[in-house]
Amino acid sequence: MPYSNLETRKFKNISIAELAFPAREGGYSKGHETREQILSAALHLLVEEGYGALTMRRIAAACGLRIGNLTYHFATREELIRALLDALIRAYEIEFDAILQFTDELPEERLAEVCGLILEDIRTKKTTHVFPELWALANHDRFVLERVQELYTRARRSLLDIVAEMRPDLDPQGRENLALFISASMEGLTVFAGYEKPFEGQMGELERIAIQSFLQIVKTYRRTQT
Amino acid sequence: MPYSNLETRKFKNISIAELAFPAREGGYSKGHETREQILSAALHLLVEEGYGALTMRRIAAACGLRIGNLTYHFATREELIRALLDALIRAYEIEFDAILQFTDELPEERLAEVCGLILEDIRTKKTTHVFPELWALANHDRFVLERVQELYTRARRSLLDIVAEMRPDLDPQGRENLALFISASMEGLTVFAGYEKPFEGQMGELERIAIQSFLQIVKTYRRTQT
DNA sequence: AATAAAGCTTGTCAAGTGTCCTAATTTGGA
DNA sequence: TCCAAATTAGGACACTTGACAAGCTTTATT
Repeated sequence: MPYSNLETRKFKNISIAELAFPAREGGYSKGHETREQILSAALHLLVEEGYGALTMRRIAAACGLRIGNLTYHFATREELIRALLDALIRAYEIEFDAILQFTDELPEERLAEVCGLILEDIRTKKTTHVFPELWALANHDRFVLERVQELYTRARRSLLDIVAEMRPDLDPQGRENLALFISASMEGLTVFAGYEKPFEGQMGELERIAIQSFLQIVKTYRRTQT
Repeated sequence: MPYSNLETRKFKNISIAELAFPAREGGYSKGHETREQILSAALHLLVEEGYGALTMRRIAAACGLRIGNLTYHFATREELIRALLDALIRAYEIEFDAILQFTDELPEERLAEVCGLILEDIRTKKTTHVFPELWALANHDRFVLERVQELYTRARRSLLDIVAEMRPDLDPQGRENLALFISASMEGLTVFAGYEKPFEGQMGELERIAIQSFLQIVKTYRRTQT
């Protein structure tokens, strides 16, 4: 059990843990606690003020630490930020893995539920603020790019299962692309109907449009031979 | 004519000008030239290295200028960045306004063309790299948020016209949301199938999926009364 | 109580940041 | 040609940044 410390977890009403901290090993418990407080403070800073606010001093101040102490736990800023992004992304991965456990008989219902959860998550301040930062970072940092794409691979897993069940006739590449399109469609709504965005209030109808649209395209899509 | 200096413009094969510089007024022509070179260098830096690389010194170095000269043209960094983002966004707005001129008889064909152009643009390095930065900035800078949303309002305009023609029975709010969903869906693909992204090579099939899906949902969507 | 490891404080360092100021140089019209 | 305005150069300022080192305090274990 490499990772632990998740907070709550309710079936079909999943609340994402803020961060999934790596398993504690070695050192005193006090050290681990401050280590986790550092990452929590850094996440808070990232969400509230953006990536540019993630300086060693601001992170230290945000959790009442001296800079020297901060560099004791994370020798470099790079190391700290990697740990932060890893714990952050891992928390999402755990959520998506939980979604895989859905057991509705009809794939149509599962699709609606999965999309409902994702679109609900998109409206949270954390997700609305963090993911654009990740996308921007991914453009110039291979580590972030691979880590984010790994996350999305897991996120597509449940969509892929549903598509496969609904369309056993379709070849794997076509199914992959259908799941990818559905996932990307929802991610795109972040910028428009996410937390405090202009169309936040329209998310209800947008969700109906999205789900209806996704069901249709999955049912009817015919791959054209290239 | 407040803005000028666009480069090329071919009907239905639109290439976006890098930046749409504000009209020159007052001062020598040399001053305007360096001003534009500064913004071009800043854009290049933004695309190649991200927002974090936009420091006064790096921008100055990128166009062979001394910092003193840079601050003569743009007294503050804030002022420079605002000018950059404005010229950048304005270039996109000009493109979207041009799309409005499409005159195909069938709205279905216009939809396919508009989406084709947008998805083509998404695959460029500039768009793939710049927009995530804008989305991230918009979360903590009201100026950027409003400017970006203003851009998207124009981008949706052509989609809205098409939807209105295809669905005169639908109420305005429903049409707005359909256009919004279509626009957001395509934006979401940036992260997955944009420039040098993992599924860049799948953009062809993704485009077919998207257009087929958009046509279906526009044709069949029934707004549920709330 | 002793002790070694872990945790933390304090101070310092060079490098980088935005901004400002003064003096030189260039420009374009009179 | 000349000159005032526009532009450029160069340097300086106060401040922040990440990183480091030497010493002090706390912790857990024997």
